[in-house]
Amino acid sequence: MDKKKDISMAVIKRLPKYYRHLAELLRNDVDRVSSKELSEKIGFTASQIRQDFNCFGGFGQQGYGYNVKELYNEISTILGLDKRYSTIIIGAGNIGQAVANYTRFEKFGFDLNGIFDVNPKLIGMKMKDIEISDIDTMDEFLKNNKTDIGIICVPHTVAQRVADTLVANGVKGIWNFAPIDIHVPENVSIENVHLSESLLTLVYLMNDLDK
Amino acid sequence: MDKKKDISMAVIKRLPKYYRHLAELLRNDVDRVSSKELSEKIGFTASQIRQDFNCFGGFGQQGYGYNVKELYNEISTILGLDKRYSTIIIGAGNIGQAVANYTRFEKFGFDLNGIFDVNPKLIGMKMKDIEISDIDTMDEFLKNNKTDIGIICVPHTVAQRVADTLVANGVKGIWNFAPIDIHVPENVSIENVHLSESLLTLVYLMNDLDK
DNA sequence: TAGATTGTTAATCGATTAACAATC
DNA sequence: TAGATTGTTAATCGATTAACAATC
Repeated sequence: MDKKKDISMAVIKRLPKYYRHLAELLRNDVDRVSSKELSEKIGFTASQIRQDFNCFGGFGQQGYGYNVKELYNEISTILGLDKRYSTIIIGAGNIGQAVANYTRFEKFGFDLNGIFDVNPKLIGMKMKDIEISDIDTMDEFLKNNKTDIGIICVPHTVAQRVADTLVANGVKGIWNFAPIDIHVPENVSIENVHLSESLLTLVYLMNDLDK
Repeated sequence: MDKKKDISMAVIKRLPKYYRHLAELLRNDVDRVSSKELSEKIGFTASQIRQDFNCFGGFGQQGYGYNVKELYNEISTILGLDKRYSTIIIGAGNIGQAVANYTRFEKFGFDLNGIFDVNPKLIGMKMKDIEISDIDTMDEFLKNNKTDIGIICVPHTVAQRVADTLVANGVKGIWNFAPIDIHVPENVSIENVHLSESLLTLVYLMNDLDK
């Protein structure tokens, strides 16, 4: 595990893509794959693919390539998908609802154990068999239920405050959908989904092509 | 405009962040800002910020810094936010609904003009004053209504087919929420929001910190 | 004018690609 | 064995950072 020291963010961001494509190969009953074949499928160079895998130790075999099942399992473990994660959603608005209903996550091993909101109209309602609770009860919930990941779907004005509460209660991962840069201590991980930044990038690219 | 030639993707991806932070300064009635101040606020180095802005021509003034209003307008234009864009959503499930209700986009100048789905239960219902139409009518809709951006919120199995139809009807930008790599011609821009890849990155980072 | 800060060039750093020996 | 393909080192490319002259 010490090998895993300073993997660059560029490599890390490619891992889920490998995982997805390997899962597809596996579904199609493909046994082996070479870096060249993967390259054609994913769009990274074969050289880069081999470099990436070698950050974590060699999974391949000269003259043969990679065993799909084995490589899939390795990457699965590297990503941490051999464990389950308890999650809560804070903010039961549009995005919170969409995330709650995104069944794909259950398959990865994520358990949704709580949903919180301030809106009295939403509190008490059920989503995915989980009752939406008053956000004022979140602190107590966290003290009684070990929670790995907090999914922030509240307006940007309160997002940092929510994050602070999560961190104070030992949550170690924050998946942030609020359009703001949230600050957390070094021992907490954060991943942002900034939808508007994504859309603005698209618009720039569209206009750039017109030139 | 020729200056805008080969801006690297790294720079492009930072533009929306500049835009957001400048909008905030503007709201707070800040007149001027130096690259050093911006650096402390955004988290990029002052040097990088100056390099980035100089890709598009110098907007600053030695000894003074940058005029916030002016810089904001420049970046707004660079991003293409001086125009309006007509959009449609394909797939009125969880994510499609969330996007449709994400009011932030209207403010940027995006008009939602159509929503399409295959589900007979959804067809005819209204979201944001827009009736959900049968996806079979999309082709005709596109022929009669100039559409800039297609927002793909359908399952991954049909995403490429939807994209093909969009492209065939002159749509020049695709915002893809389906967990798949969509292929489009060179004159079409695509921006992916791969939620599961984002979540898997988060999990990797969480486990990495445990080491 | 003196101080501040940009615009821009040069230096450094990191990531990607190419090449090839090792070896299955 | 011969052919294929990895693992790994070296070369290249690109992006970030540092430095400083220009100038407001």
